Amino acid sequence: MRSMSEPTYFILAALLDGPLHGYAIIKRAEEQSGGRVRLAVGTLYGALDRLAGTGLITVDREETVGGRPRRYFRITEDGADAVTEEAKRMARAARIVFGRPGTALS
Amino acid sequence: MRSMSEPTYFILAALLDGPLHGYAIIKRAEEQSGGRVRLAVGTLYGALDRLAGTGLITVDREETVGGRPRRYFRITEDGADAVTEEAKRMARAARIVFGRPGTALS
DNA sequence: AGCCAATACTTCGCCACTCGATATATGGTT
DNA sequence: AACCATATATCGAGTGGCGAAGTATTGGCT
Repeated sequence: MRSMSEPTYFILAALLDGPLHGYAIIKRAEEQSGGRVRLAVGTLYGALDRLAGTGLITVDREETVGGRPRRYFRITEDGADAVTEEAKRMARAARIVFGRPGTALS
Repeated sequence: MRSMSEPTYFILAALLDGPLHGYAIIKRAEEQSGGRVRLAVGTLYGALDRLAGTGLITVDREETVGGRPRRYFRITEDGADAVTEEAKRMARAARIVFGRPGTALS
């Protein structure tokens, strides 16, 4: 698996605490990132389809609220593995910049 | 500045130790990432143009070796700031996954 | 000498993904 | 009545990643 995009990462991370529906994922990602990550709806639903297609998430259940469907997504084991791997990758990548005596500019 | 792609990050990180020419950046990124990141040439030269356009890198000097041009790129202060910010961002993002009691799956 | 691998840069085109806009609908607040 | 938050879906434009092809030189191995 190659590196994951930021939206994808935050979607998976949001689901680590339990199933959420689309809009709730947007809110959760914003909250977990300290307001920095604001998932665009187009990004979200596209990514959700892709993630479900590759088995990193599944549809947990479908509710009907106010005559409108609401789909809850759940992270799979593969998804949890993938997001953990990605977190490790990012931590390692960050160390490349931090773990050095000084830069060519300083 | 929104989140940086992995290739872009590794290009900037490679230049933190001093100016390098294109092909050397590929080697350095591979080395610094423990062999994981292999910049495709198309990615590299496209990214180099973009980074020079936004002022995160500049052309340090141009040599002619064996009748062929070789361009050395140098990271700017803006570039060093950007890659440092990105490293912080990644470290924070990694903490979202690591800094939690347990997952919904465990 | 012939060949291959590594070095080195450039350009092209496909594809994946992001994201804003748009559409639709409800309920609460002002 | 107007507006905003909640909620889902789709489309089109733009960005960017990447493999491939092309060009060219050096150095090592057979």
